[in-house]
Amino acid sequence: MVESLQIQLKKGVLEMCVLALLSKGDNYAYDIASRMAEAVGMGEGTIYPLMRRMQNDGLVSTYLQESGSGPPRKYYKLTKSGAQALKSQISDWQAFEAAVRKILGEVT
Amino acid sequence: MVESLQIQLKKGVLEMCVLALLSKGDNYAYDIASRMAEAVGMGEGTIYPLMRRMQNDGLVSTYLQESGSGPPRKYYKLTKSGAQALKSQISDWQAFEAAVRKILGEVT
DNA sequence: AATAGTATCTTGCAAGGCAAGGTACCGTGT
DNA sequence: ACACGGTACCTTGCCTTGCAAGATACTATT
Repeated sequence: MVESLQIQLKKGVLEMCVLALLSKGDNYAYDIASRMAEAVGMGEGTIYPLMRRMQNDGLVSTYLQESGSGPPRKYYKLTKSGAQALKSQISDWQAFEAAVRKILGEVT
Repeated sequence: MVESLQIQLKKGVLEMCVLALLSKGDNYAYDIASRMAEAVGMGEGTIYPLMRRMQNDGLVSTYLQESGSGPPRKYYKLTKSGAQALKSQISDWQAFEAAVRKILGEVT
């Protein structure tokens, strides 16, 4: 069930967040990075390798679009496989969150 | 405030859990590893480097005790600095958890 | 022209989780 | 007596990955 939740954390938490953002609408890396930087302190250098990985895994597809304010943007769009991955990662995340809460006890 | 929450996650989540376990009583690595393996799928090979790191950081102190069922156990005990670290890591964790929840939106 | 902002991507570094293996002690079964 | 499995310690080497820094290039403002 869990496989290896720790690696899941490393590999999955940022990925999950990106998938969640994309589930609300197509977006491009630079903007995703800005939001994630604000939310969880992710660096910009992290996003591009991550997006390529996700594309290689078939979770997202891309298309170019002019922006008028800089170079053309590469928009990312969730695939069906990506939406599925999002679901399963959310449930993994929730299981992990629950496990941590249990370990922490009633400190919460 | 956040510094770098992603690295905080990697470096900190397991550490935080171990600190939390120790806050409920002294324990030895093998048992900690077993509990963590069950809870979040951590491998045994992870615990010993982690414990040494924590000791180097002054978060825990150690003492030996005979067990009668195998080699003597090296018990770890939370230091004051460790208890402090636990508190701050819990609040970091909660902030991170909240940020993720916000990103996920009402999918939860 | 020069700068600043938007937006893409690459490279090199360092941290750390994991699998696998090694050591050693103890009790049980044959 | 001896092998085995469980307890408990620890090390080594691989691989992933997050990050800082820098490179590229287009547009608009000064």
